[in-house]
Amino acid sequence: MSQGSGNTPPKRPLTLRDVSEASGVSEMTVSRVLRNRGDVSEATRAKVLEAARELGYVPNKIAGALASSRVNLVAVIIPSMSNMVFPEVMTGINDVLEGTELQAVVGITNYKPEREETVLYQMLSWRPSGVIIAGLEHTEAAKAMMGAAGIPIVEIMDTDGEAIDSAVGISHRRAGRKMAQAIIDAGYKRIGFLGTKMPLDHRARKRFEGFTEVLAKSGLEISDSEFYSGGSALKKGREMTEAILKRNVEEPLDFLYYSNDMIGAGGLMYCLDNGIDVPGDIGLAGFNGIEFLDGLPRKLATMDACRLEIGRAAAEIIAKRVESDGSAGGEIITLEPSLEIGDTLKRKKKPV
Amino acid sequence: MSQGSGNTPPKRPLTLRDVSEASGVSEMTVSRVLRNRGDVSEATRAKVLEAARELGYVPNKIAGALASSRVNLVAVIIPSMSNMVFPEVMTGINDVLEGTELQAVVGITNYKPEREETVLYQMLSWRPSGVIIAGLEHTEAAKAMMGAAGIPIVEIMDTDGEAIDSAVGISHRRAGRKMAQAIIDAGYKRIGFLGTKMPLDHRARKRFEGFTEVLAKSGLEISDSEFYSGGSALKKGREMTEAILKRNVEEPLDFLYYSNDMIGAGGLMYCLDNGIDVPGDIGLAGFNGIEFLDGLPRKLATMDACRLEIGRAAAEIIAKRVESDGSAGGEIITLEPSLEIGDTLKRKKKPV
DNA sequence: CTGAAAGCGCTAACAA
DNA sequence: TTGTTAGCGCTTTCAG
Repeated sequence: MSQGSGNTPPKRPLTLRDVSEASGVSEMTVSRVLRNRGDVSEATRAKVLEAARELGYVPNKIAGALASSRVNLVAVIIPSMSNMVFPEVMTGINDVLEGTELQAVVGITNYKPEREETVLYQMLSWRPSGVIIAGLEHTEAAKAMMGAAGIPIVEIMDTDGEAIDSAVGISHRRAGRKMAQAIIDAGYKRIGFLGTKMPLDHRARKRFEGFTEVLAKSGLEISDSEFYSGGSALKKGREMTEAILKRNVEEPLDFLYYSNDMIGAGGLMYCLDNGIDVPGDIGLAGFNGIEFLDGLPRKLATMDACRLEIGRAAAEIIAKRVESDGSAGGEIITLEPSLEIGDTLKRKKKPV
Repeated sequence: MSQGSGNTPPKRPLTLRDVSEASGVSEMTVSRVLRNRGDVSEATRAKVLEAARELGYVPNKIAGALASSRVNLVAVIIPSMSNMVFPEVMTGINDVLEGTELQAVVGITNYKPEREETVLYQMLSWRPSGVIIAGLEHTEAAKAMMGAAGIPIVEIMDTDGEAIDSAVGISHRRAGRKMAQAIIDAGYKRIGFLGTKMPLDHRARKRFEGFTEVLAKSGLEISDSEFYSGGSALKKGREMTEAILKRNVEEPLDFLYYSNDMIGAGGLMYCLDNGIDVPGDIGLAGFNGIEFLDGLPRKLATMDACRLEIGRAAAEIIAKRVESDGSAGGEIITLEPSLEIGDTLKRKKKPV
């Protein structure tokens, strides 16, 4: 029962002192019991636990944190929650943190640098034990804050650039290059690109750069492109695919590279619905390796972004450093994005 | 610049006192400036702001919260982040909270009551301004904690039951009934049910109960059912659909009711791939109204769970109560789930 | 408009 | 094994 089962429950939140009085044990010892710290006799321990339970006492971490300057929070700052990639990163982070005292606190930036700065400031003001933040690009002020925070900072997703402290991710340039090479090797030549209207999505930009760079080396370039924003990605994928194909009937495209799997899946459906031979007439590829591709009629070629693994590794870096009391310096972990050929990136029937 | 541009940066975090000394203004006045509280002359204000910026000072909310017993955190406790429904609820919550001082902090329970209890306890120990928690079913201890917390508690998603304080959601029983009625009205008779192996998903259970209840009134019952857990829901939807259809060739099923849209979409794809006439031979329906259904070859019938709206309304209840200083009692908001007929729940060609 | 004093509820450090 | 004494960094309150 809570708040003294029977008495009029006092509306003031319970304190350690209340438990101390109810159990006849000093506040300090109560505190020890509640934190499993130091040696306490089994008898006192039982008395205290009983009193705390009986009262319905919930410790005040605010006070505890102030007194001990220890805060078991990890700030996680990500651009969005709505595109399937970050929830999976979160899952990886939580998997690891569940085994520790640490708790993730999430802030969303909507891909806006100023918003990121604000969110970071807010979170740092809670003096978390560490920060996990998406991307390597931040405002000067944000970088300064992180540099001065004196806690482990892990920048995730991307390793193409300078990290403040630690980083875990893949090289998106490399991912773009690798996909371009696979497409070229399969004999495709007239390549269309379909992506999001997101000048601030640096990772998509880097993939694009790597992609075009390799094409250029083979004397190729993007034949046409199409961008979208908002709405159901699957539907947009369909619409964009229709648009780009209809626009290029004279010299038809033979490959479409999508900046994410969801629009890629939409494109795949469009092609299947319209009797277009995939990958004979046209090849397709997306990016991310999201699980639901598994249920499509054909498996879309994609490149795994290692989301779960990134979350795990980032959380581990924080956990390790917290445990080791802040010693140990920054580490950079570059994961290798693996190409998944699927059914939509096979050599054309008649390579030119 | 941070930490005194040029000097060796002190590794101790900056305090108000540092800003006070750097600006020659009392701590109290510095505090006023930084919080935009009370009247401060423009001159002092400028001096303080300058000093704070120059030092790279980030306030310590732990100390602030302890002193003022005001914490701008809202605890949000949900079962999962990985099935598209809760991220959308989160979006609704954030939409509203962005316009306030409040910040959401998320905890994940994985549909486990004990885990929910732990997470709740952890979060309450930060003395948040409010709690938004999924569902009406909680352990006794969890209910006691929430009852005694003295802050607004909003239970979301479901309104079939007793709320501790406030609630926002739909009646899942009603959603189940409504779908059953629509299916019966369309003339379907041999109905299969496909769902998740989740004894603790009370909302799915309630939908199922409402569903079978209405069937019973028409002298019908579920002809067969199939359950899954884990893995790609889209793929599982395919597999389960194949299994249930192959199991019932003698007396074929003419309708499949899925407990969520993702497996429903998988089922739809299976049918289309195998030349099964939807909704002629067989009708299909899911649950949730997730946006991505828009891109499928046929639009799956579903029932909108009002996720965004639930998030918004819940956040508004908290915001309003925090603003009104805790007065105003609990309120229950029951949203109406709307049936979306789509292309897969039309009357059969030849109603029996 | 500005400042001084007194805690908020807990824990570190030391003493018994 | 248990208790005592000081704060943690800020805000409240009240006095200039």
